[in-house]
Amino acid sequence: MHASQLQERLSQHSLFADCSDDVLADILMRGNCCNFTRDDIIIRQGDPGDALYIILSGLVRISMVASNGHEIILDYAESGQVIGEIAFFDHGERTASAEAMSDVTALSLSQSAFNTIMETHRDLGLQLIKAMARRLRLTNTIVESDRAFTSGPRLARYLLRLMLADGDDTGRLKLKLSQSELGNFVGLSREQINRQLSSWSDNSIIRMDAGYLHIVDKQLLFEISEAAG
Amino acid sequence: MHASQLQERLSQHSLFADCSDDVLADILMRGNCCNFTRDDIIIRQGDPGDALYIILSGLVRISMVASNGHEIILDYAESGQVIGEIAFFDHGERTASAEAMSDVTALSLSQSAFNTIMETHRDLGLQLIKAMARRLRLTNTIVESDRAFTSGPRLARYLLRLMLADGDDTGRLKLKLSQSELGNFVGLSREQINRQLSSWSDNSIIRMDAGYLHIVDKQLLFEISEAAG
DNA sequence: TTACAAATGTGCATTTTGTCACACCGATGA
DNA sequence: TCATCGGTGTGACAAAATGCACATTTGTAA
Repeated sequence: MHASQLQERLSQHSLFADCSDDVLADILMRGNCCNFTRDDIIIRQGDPGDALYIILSGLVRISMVASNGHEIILDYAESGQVIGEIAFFDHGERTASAEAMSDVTALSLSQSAFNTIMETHRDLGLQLIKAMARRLRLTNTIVESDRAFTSGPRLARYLLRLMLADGDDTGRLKLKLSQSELGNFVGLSREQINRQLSSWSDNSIIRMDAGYLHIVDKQLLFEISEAAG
Repeated sequence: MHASQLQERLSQHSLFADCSDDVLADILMRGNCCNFTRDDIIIRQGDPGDALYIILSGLVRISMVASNGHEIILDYAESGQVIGEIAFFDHGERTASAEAMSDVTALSLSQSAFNTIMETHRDLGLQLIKAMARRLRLTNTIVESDRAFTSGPRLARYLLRLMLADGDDTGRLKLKLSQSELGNFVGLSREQINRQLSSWSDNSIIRMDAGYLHIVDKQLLFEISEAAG
């Protein structure tokens, strides 16, 4: 992929939208373009956080294994998102793993590359702070969903989150997820997911087709997601 | 309180420890010193995020009310911590409320004050990013605790978190929390908290005294917190 | 001191969710 | 073609946590 294409791709995303061309060019120059294929581990939980990644294309699953072995899927990241910031910035261990769910191209930045970029392009710092504030806002709503809502509304919330992140206007989720995986994402057992989805499918709130999930009645799903349960 | 005292207080904390005296002086000059008394609302969930607060003394409860009315206590913040960053930086609504649990002094920074500080003191940006990375790491462990562990280990984890944040070497928590409040913090019912604490009290893992909680056997509590449940 | 409110202790029924078991389906490959 | 494997559908049961009821204790203010 040529630098100009990469640059164009970078500039499409909120974090970098406001950056001037020379900033983008600088990021590209100092960053390292990496390619991954399905199931590659981009970041491994527990490792030191040497690098920051900017996803240029493809889908990445962010997951962690709790100290008792329980697997938790925290997020799905796609083109334009920055991953690996936590350990990169606070110099601790990687809190989670990042795994390629498709072919993935990413730009990796080393600490020194990042530092020089920050030194020459001062406004990037504020952009990053803003991005991390948004991330914190998201994790707050995750805690809210997990704590305050029972299984039905909770699943609804996670489906809507997926739709906002990657659904097209038809309501079809780009992500192809097994019910087990959805369970690990939402924090419910596979069986619970199955029963809930079946029920909603019967009521034409969602539709399941060739392994993909379609949200048919977004409004109703939203109402469920706000239910008192 | 005199500026010199404030400056001394500020400089004790990690976020500002590396700042030179003139940076601290600048923050103090441009910030607005606020005083609150018990039960005052410092930040109200849903409001616009005009200001950032740096706590100089006292204890603050960070809590939110989910859209179904369920109350969640996210954190307890004390001297040196920055609160209100999320809405301040991403220009959205306040995600949570902050309430004074004691007399509180805080420094509030307006957007414009913050911007001028950032312009003159460039390295502060990186410090802030690091602080926010740590915050993200914490919320990840919250999700981990909530998702992967049953009530016993979960409560143990939250107690240890409280101890690390504010316990002295005797294991006595500075925080005086009712069991209902602990329930809202940990995400369990008041009754469940009571039963668990009673059981641990019987086994001399903790001790309850005049409304304060003492962690007697920190090691054992840690082992419980890592249990498979 | 008394009276009242808030917090705590505890049993029990109910609800919710997880776990186990097994049938089924469809893709894939020997 | 058949065997296998991952994913799905579903019932029965067990485990966990909640919610309710009510007694008791503690703290606080008149």
